[in-house]
Amino acid sequence: MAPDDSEEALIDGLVRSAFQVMSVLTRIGAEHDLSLTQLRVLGIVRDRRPRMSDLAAFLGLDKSTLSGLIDRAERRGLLARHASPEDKRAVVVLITDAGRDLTQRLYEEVREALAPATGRLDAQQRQQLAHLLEPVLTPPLPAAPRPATRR
Amino acid sequence: MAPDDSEEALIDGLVRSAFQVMSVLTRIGAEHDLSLTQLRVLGIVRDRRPRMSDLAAFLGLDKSTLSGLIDRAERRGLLARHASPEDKRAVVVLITDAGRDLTQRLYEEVREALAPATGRLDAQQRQQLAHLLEPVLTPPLPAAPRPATRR
DNA sequence: GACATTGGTTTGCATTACCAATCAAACTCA
DNA sequence: TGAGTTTGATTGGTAATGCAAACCAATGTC
Repeated sequence: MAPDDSEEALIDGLVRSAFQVMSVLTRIGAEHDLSLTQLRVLGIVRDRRPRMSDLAAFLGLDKSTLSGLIDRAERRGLLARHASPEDKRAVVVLITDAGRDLTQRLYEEVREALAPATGRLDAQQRQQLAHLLEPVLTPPLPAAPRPATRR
Repeated sequence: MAPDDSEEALIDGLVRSAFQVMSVLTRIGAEHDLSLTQLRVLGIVRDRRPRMSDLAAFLGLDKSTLSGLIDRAERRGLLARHASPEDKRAVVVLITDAGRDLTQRLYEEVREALAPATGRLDAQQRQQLAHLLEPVLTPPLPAAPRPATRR
């Protein structure tokens, strides 16, 4: 099937904006000694309390990769491991206060860093863009895997 | 300055779509034994012939990082190094036929992988979305890249 | 011509990521 | 119940990525 021009142009735009956003995230992360993945982990764990393997699956990483990742974040006091009460094999990852503070700061920096870009649109266009992006985004999560402990 | 809601929502959408696109690129790259960065290098070198340091600057990478990156791609026959005629210190990176073929295939796979997502919009919406993204994207590197404050 | 600058590579180190192997806990079902 | 399987996580090994510092060669500048 021949891809029509609108698709071609859209994909190009999406890919370029992805690289641009990633570059911002990478830079801001680096300024706080955090990799892109660490950044992402913080963002996820911020309002969830997933088990290691759920987190790995969500990130699309191997469980063993996650072990090291959490190790380092734990050593820095940003995250903590907790034994799951329901399943003694499982380990639950949760964010510490320090981690939450840092994440909050990071979010603000990201917003500021992207402001020049988003600022080139007026409020109505921004709303429209966000609205058009919505359908493109995959279903964020198959619902809450469990109404987990809400903080 | 309080960020208005439209900005908040837009940034969230941009970041999420960035992760989604990256995840596709990473997967497709991995299927061909290419990292995200290698993928990106191929895409850039596809229609350019930059020198090592220009490429490094554009990618936001250290020169030493690029050396290894190009080494591996060269060993696989995807890229080649060429002495610059103007400056005997400089090395120019160029794509091989094999590299071009692979890049072409990758592009098609990316398009197909993203089709389900972009397909949730009709042609008119796609065009509109691409159009709205345009201003958000930074000036896509003119021939003369300014050595911006990028570390 | 001496000296600094620029362009690339090499070396050393930490991180990221995969796979395979391992161990403990939980589940199955005969 | 108990043997065997599956599941959750860690460990160890390897490769790739990335930075920084040291280095060499070509250029540029006075």
